[in-house]
Amino acid sequence: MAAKPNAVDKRRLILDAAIRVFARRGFHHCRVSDVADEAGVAYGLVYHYFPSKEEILNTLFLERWQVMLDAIAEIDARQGVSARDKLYQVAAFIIDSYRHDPDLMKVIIVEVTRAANSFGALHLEKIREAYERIAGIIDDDSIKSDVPSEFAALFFYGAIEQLLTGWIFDVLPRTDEEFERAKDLVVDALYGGLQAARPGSAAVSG
Amino acid sequence: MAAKPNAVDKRRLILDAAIRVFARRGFHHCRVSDVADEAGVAYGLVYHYFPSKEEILNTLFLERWQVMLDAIAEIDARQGVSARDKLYQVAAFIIDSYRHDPDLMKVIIVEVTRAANSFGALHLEKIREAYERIAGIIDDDSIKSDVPSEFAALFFYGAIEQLLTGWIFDVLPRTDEEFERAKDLVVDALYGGLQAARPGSAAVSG
DNA sequence: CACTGGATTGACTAGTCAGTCAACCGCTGG
DNA sequence: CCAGCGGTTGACTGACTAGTCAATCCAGTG
Repeated sequence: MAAKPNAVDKRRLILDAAIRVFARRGFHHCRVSDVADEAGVAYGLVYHYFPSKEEILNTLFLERWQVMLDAIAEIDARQGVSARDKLYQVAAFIIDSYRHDPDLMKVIIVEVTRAANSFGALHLEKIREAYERIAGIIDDDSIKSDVPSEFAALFFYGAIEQLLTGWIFDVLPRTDEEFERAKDLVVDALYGGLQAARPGSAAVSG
Repeated sequence: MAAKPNAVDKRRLILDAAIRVFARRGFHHCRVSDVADEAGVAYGLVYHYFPSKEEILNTLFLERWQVMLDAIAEIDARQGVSARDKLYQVAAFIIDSYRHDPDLMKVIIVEVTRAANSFGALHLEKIREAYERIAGIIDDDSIKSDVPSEFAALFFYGAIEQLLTGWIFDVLPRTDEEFERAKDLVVDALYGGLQAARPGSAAVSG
């Protein structure tokens, strides 16, 4: 009531409705009218704010992806933090993004990041930028390994995306403890690896 | 001419054509007539052999996925081979599958494995089976780690799928050396981790 | 040769859905 | 009180395509 109580941002309303609908039925299996209905808005209004159905998805992706890129850059810029801790923070950011808005992350991963024949190809540069920023964090590390940072970044991001996929597909439990555990494990796996338990260091091999 | 030279298996012809068309344009962006044209066959014949467009994709996926599950089981059954070497062999099998038939693997990954809203959900059990078999290999290992085998399997498979995605998206070079290198790196990353170079073992931390 | 039945053809149907557009609504300023 | 205008409406169109089906072909058989 403070000011213009009914001045709802319809554009935002449509975007938020699209997140839910795209997550529920998939971009290809839903109709624009589903989005309009979900937003409680007339069909035509969708086209007042967006030139096409595809552009809704592009907007959702670019909006959120930029937030993530900025977050990674900000984490990387922190002083006196080890690369390992920075990677933990990146993992935490992405996993918390999923926890906070699972529908949006589902849409981004399923419909964009992994859609090689449609939106994935369109946003290749943006997606690649994430890899590069992660590789940058790993590069700053004083510890050098056999695994080049570019591959380590690929594996790191791949592992996180696979975790999210596990939650999306309901293969992993979506509990707070599991989210927290996953943050640790994904970094543990990349650093400690399977070679030995964390405290000790004895390497056994066949 | 030896025997029935013109007795081409049209069903197979259609499946192979579908692989190429689905890979090129994506399942949702291609028409059944594209598949028929690619196979050099009349439109209606596709429906003589398959009840629907979706069933063509299901057939392709199930065919190939079973081959992979069998291969993993066979690798796991080998005697006197360390878990690490078995994982290398699994990675090699999947990567060589991609090298041998990139179109088919692209279709399986892009249209099934990662398609949470359509075929992925349909084949969840089969996909999960792959995780479980990989986890089984890791479980047999005498070395125990902080990272539970179920997560290690997720990360391992996720890393491989991310590699394939890199090749599919043209983010990684598709050379023989790169394929071989990737096989080593994905296992190195899971075992050695980033903690130290392979020969030595000194662990440094911040 | 006549006949049978599976393989093959492609025009057609039935339905879907992205995107358009002409009209309407309600505010603001003259 | 009206004119102008951006926001809003939803019926409609145009294009597309999965799936059907009646007709045709042809290999094998008696």
